[in-house]
Amino acid sequence: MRKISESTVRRLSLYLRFLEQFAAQGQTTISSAELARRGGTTSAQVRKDLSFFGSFGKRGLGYSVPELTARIRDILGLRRTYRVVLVGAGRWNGLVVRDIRHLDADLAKEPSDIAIVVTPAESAQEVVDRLVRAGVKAILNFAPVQLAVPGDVVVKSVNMALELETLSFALANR
Amino acid sequence: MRKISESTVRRLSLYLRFLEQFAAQGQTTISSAELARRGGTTSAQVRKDLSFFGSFGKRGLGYSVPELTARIRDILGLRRTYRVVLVGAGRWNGLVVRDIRHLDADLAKEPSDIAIVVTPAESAQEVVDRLVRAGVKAILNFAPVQLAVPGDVVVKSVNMALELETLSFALANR
DNA sequence: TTCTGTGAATAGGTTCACAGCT
DNA sequence: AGCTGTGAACCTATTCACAGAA
Repeated sequence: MRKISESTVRRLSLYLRFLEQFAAQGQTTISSAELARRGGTTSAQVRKDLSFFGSFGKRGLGYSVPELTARIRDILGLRRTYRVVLVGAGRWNGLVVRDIRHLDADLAKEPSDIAIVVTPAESAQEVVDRLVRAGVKAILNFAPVQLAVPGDVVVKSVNMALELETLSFALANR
Repeated sequence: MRKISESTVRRLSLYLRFLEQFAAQGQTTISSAELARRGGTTSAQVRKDLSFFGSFGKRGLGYSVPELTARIRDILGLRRTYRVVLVGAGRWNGLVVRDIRHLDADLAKEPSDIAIVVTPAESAQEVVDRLVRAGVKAILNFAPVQLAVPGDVVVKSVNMALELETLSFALANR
């Protein structure tokens, strides 16, 4: 497949959110213009994003909400379920919390596809090494460190300090 | 000032992180190439990012770590401190936790520049309305909703579902 | 000689505008 | 008539490449 930009993928994910809301309201079709308004973008952008993956609409009518939902879920790889392990958070509602010492054994018993890392900075890399060794292929990292991983592992980092600093820049430059 | 791109600002924030680490190791000068290696970008990119704001380096030598640190802190508006209010999180270590009912009174007593919103989706917009009314000018939003705010208020949203879906896309398209 | 600063070239992403289905 | 799908035009960001300061 042609190289898809990060921003296109993020927007598809957004459109999916909106489609679910439109579906909940019983709306059965939707135009690129409506999706664009909702997402703060342009109708051409919506159509272009979708066009990388096929032609899902009907000219003169728009898109079928359930069909487009299914298509985007498909594109994003959301037809399957993922096994996700969350490392570093305290007790969460309804979740089983296991001691970090059991991590390797736990992963051996129940392999995970995706890990969410919320540990302190100091321990993040060590935890990630263990996760990678246990076969985790995607990591959502909230620890404020640059992680090193093998080439076949995807890392997305969310760094609160960095987000706050972009806000600071925006405040300082108005 | 010339329009600065979001990605440039994010990278500056990253460089700052690295500079702090280099300083902690007692390194006094740094080249664009070293910063680039650390940040997974190119030396030309580093120099271009900085060049929007001035010429901070010495040809043949590189950048003074403390000076560049100070310059970037300056650019990002980090010389001042910000008053930050965090809404929606439970008890945090060492933080005073106040009931949401006191929010308006609390903000009247201690105005905030920046708010971090970690409420459930349902209450986020209402909370944000109150924050904006109380003079908050920047919001870091972790609630999974599109927020409406006046034009002079900056919002940055971090949406975990969206991040996970971009990971899903990456896993599905290897 | 080394490494910055920066115009120029290239690549990438967005918007335009219109042909073509329904 | 209405709205999609998509090349072409445009705009923005990145990379190249080199002159020039230390």
